[in-house]
Amino acid sequence: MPRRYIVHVDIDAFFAAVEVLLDPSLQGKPVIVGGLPHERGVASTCSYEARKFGVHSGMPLRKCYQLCPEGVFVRGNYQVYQAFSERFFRVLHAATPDTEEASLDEAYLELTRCGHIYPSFPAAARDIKRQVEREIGVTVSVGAAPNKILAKLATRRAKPAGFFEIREGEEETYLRGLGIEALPGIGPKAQVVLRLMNIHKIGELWELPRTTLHTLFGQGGDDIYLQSRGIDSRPLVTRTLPKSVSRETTFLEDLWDRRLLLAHLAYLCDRLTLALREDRLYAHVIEVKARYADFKTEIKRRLVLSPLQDMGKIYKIAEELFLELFSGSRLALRLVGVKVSDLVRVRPLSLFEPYSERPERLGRALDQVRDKYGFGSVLTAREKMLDAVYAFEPRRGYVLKTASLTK
DNA sequence: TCTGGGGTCCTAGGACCC
DNA sequence: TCTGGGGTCCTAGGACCC
Repeated sequence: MPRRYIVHVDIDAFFAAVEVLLDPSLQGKPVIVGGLPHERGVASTCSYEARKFGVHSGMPLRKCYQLCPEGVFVRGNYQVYQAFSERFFRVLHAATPDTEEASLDEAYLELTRCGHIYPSFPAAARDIKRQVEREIGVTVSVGAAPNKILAKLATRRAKPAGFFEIREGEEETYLRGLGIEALPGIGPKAQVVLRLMNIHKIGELWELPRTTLHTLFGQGGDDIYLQSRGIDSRPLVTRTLPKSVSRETTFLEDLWDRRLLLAHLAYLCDRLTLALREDRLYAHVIEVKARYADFKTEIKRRLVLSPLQDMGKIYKIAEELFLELFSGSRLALRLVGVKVSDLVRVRPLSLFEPYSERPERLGRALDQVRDKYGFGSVLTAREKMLDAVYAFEPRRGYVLKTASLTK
């Protein structure tokens, strides 16, 4: 088996970097993307200047503002970031076909098979880094190693804007002193458990038998056992169809009015089915999520034998599920969400419903009108009820009284 | 300082079948 | 009247990642 050479590429502070490109006057300023200071929500990205104030992604916006009142707060625009992401991947795909799109701003490249093109892999990795930076206009950090987990950890060391390589045989030296939180898969909950056991460094994890980790964390424990030793044989996953699609909203203020909640549910189903049509997908499972004022979250799921894409049918089921949840509640809702999964691409066949293309053609016609005149140009009667309370922004949807940065 | 949105994967318990 | 064990499907919920 040939030695693998994996390169991990990650755009530095992606959303914030795009905002600076769009508005060069933001250069050098603390930029916080995710919402306005008073809104419910968290920072999704912040520039390195903002990080100096202690701000980081995932931090509630109100706290970001306390730490960094001079920060520039922007809601962000998902479509714009997506467009930059597509350009980013075009550059990478040109470098090697063995590319995994790990997220909007992150990718793995495997150069193992490209020895005849690239005489030196480290030189090739640095070259790819320069190409991305020149063509996209943002800085990236690049890590290289014999597998994915080590390449990702190398990128962490390379940040910001650097290149770092972990060579074969150096794994142990590099891993030993790292904090456990550096290992992907060890989140807040697992950290608490491990720190109670007085384990703070990856090297200290090596003392634990695999069975112990399995007992504590199940399958995830086995992954921790191997990855903490730098062992990772996962292949790259080249692009596949999505496994689920979801849309959800946290309201600016908790909501109790049933008609308004159902109107918002319809709006979410509308946006969700738009995404289904784009990928020509049908769903076997419909799920509704409710988060109450006390932050407790409940979901209801339903399996349908004949997969659905049509907005009206999916909304009907979502409404039933929602009412099952909400009817028994004494609390207002802070969030409502819809999700579909078990997605298939075949046209659904049913013995009982007459075959008809009508809903699909209606959906496509709807998409065409909206492409031209904006999402709000066509709305169902139910969605229209939202106008009573929410201001509608063309091309963005009902954003004013809800959290931002939605698809 | 109350805690986003969009995903993936895993687990546990009950129903049901053989 | 009391009782097995394994396998699979379904629902609910949770950890984690970016």
